[in-house]
Amino acid sequence: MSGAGADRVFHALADTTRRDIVALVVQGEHSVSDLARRYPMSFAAVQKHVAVLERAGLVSKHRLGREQRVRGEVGTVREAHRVLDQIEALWQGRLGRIEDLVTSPPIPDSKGDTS
Amino acid sequence: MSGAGADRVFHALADTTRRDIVALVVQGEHSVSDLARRYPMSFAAVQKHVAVLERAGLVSKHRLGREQRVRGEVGTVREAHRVLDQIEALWQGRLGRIEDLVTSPPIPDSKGDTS
DNA sequence: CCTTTCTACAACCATACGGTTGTACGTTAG
DNA sequence: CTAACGTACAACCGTATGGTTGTAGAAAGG
Repeated sequence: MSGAGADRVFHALADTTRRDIVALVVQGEHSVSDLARRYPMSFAAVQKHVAVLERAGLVSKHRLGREQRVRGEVGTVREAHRVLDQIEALWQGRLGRIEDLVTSPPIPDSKGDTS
Repeated sequence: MSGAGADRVFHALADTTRRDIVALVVQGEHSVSDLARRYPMSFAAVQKHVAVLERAGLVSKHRLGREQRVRGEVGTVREAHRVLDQIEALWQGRLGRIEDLVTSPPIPDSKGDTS
């Protein structure tokens, strides 16, 4: 995940209601109206929040009868995790140079920095 | 950090330019115009991005002569990290402890029993 | 002095966001 | 069939966002 994908994930997480929904549905599935009953806003508003989370890949939906069960996708949470890890890795290597961590450039690149 | 604080941090991270700025300034300080030269937008636009990051606590500024050096605040990155950790912890514990939480799971038997 | 550089901030604009209400459709219950 | 429930989506509204340009001040250099 990078670029627009990370944009979508972090934007989806930048709302207390949406973070709360994710925290709920990673513990177990809930229908959309089940979620809507928990928040002081209209059903359509909660529906939009779920749609934002779904576009970001943080939740998925699947029909069960006339309900739509929402499930949390913890893998996408971990991808956001990884983006923050990269930043922290840059911070740790700020005095020397960037080590061969899980960051994007897998090329050893024998460039000979000070020669 | 919670609520509005987390909102601000995740919103600040929900932009590729801003994440890139954070990745730069955690490695070392940069002046605002130094940053502005790196992106295909106006100085004022970059200035606004830095302001968003500063309000979120992801960077700090301090004057050095006529320049304003921007420094990354990795502690705030770690706080965002922690929010994601909490969500993942909920996911890991989803099967074990369904006992005393406020999750209000639908009672499997006697559906009309709820008073 | 005057000029340049770096910064700050206001005004403006197009678009997106977060919320609302209303309408419509499929599914289950009577 | 009819009614109720769960969902989906469109239209609308106020505000925020991300960008622009322009103006203005403070610090360094000629």
